Amino acid sequence: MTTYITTPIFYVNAEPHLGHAYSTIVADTYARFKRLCGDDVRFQTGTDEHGDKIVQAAENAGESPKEYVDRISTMFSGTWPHLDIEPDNFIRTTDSDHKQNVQTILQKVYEQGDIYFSEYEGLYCKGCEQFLTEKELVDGKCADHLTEPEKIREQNYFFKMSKYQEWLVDHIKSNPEFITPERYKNEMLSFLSEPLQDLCISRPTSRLTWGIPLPFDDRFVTYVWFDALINYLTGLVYPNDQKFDTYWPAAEHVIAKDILKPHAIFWPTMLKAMGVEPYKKLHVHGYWNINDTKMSKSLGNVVRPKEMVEEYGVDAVRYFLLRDMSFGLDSSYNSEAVIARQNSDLANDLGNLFSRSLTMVGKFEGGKVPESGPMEDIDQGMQDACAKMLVTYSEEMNQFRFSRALQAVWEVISRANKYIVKNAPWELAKDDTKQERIHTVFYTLLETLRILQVVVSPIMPATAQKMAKGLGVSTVSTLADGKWGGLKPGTPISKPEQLFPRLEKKKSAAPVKVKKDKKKQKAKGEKLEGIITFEEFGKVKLKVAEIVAAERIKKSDRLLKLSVKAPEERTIVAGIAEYYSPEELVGRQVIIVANLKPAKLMGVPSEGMVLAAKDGERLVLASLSDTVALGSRVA
RNA sequence: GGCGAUGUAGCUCAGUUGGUUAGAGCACUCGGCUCAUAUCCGAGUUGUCCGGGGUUCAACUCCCUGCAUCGCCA
Repeated sequence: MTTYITTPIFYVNAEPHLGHAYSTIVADTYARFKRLCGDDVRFQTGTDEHGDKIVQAAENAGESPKEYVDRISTMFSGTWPHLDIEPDNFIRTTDSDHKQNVQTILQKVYEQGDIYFSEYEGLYCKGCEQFLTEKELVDGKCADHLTEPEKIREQNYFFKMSKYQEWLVDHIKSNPEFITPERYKNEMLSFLSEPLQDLCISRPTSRLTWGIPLPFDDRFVTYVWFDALINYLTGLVYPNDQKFDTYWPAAEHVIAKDILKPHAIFWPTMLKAMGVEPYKKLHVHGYWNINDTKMSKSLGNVVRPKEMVEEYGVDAVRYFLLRDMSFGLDSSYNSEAVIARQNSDLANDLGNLFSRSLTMVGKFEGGKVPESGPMEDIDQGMQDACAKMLVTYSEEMNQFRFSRALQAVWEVISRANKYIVKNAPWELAKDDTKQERIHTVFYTLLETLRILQVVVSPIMPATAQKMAKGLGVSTVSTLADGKWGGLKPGTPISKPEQLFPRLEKKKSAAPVKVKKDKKKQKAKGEKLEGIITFEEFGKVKLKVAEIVAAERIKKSDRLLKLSVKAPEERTIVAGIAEYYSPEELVGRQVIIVANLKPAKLMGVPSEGMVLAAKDGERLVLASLSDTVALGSRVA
């Protein structure tokens, strides 16, 4: 069996972040797992380097596009070793063989009549130097440049994607695992229930030169997907290399949900047009939120993979990401969650199991693998549990359900810890007649650890290596080595290396943590309850705003819908209708909480709250002693 | 506006085709052990299975409806 696993080629308009790391760790883990299964595996990642955004980013950085893409691409390729990610190939769309490959394919598809020249009309913003969709407009204007886009006509080349729509629908329906998890398959089938548009695949050189020239018309360069997606073939030296014959139809692509459509629709139809078989599977994953907030540059909460590794260690990061995300769904990343996993699953359960087992073998067995005596029910139970786990583990790993696979592994770890307590080797050691029994117990335990080492290796290669070293076995293993009885009696066992340190909980500003701190303070009986720190206060953004409109909310006695300027306009729903009429509010300056989480009250979205004092039956709005500029910070 | 997904313990989530007292891990409380990384083991606490209605002997599960969150499409 062969496996060709790929990540997307990452667009180099930004530095590597957690999302890139996740896709790539998933692919790396799968590659390692498939090797464990005995497959011939090729794993590819890389960078996508053409397009107008790159030209802009390079300009902003004061570099030529080439200098810029070289620098950022190196940041990607330089990040992966820190995460123990070992691709077989790192491809760049600016590589000359890729350019050539794209041109060869374009020429072929053009000659067979699947690419045509056409004109279309669109809304073009000169400031952005690109077409905008109606959705992107605010009051008919470009949100960035506040100018009305022009309606212009442009000529471009189009790929006859619609021609292959019917074929694609059939293919998706007859290959249920083509797009997985199922929700994304359904999403695409729903999208395909409407007629498919043809795909624009070029940009005139008058607007963009940083791209691959069309082989049949040098006034145009290739645009985005026809360039980027083909990387998966270039990496196999399509069409003439043996690599292509070996790995192609076995291709499995890992992507995040934002590029579902290009991979599920554009790519298969492109392949069909080229006369190449479709890839085998598309694995779609969700997003990592940071402290329950979307990760974004502007929020400044972007998580850098290298920093994560420095803080927690590679294997803890790999384990956390694979264990905590249910593949396909969004997940939340926060330091408490990572530390909790590291401490309880890794340090306490696995690390301590390894440590206590090997230490005891040192103490009670003279540091050697003993010869097992007859197995009792409890030993057989341990062995059976390992065998059962291997089956579940394999199934789940093959389905990209890493979280479940790891749960199955941890059931064995937990069982092994119970096994130790039930057998209490330290008690047996006091009884000379129980020597053989001790041997059986430790052989069982060491075998369990050895099997754990095997299954853990795709997820945590460094840990597996430490375990293998301690157990005196080879790290090069296959799933077949999971069969019971691999350890040879007499093999020396090393003093165990600590697998995972326990981590202190960080003092972070995360809201969850604040709650916990409060609990702790309560428990300790300290008198800090109700007291907040300066930093905590600083998180509340109070601003001066002017009420520019107010109206009652139907069916509510208490709520008013206020439009305020601070100086940006926003809507706030305030529970002051029993005390203020809408008319008397307009024109007043009030103090608002500007960074309150938006909420819907009686169906009206509210972005913030207005401060007021409650004095018995009265409610009085907070105001300032003089008029100030709107948006002034109150502190 | 159309289509779809999700809503289960304080948190993260499992719950096959309807079928006894709804589960796991973490957290929390109590007890035990001493080989081990203050680790491990045992016991225990916690639920309007989003709300409402229906089908059924029986609904977390099926149907309708409402709410909330999210996604795709227009």
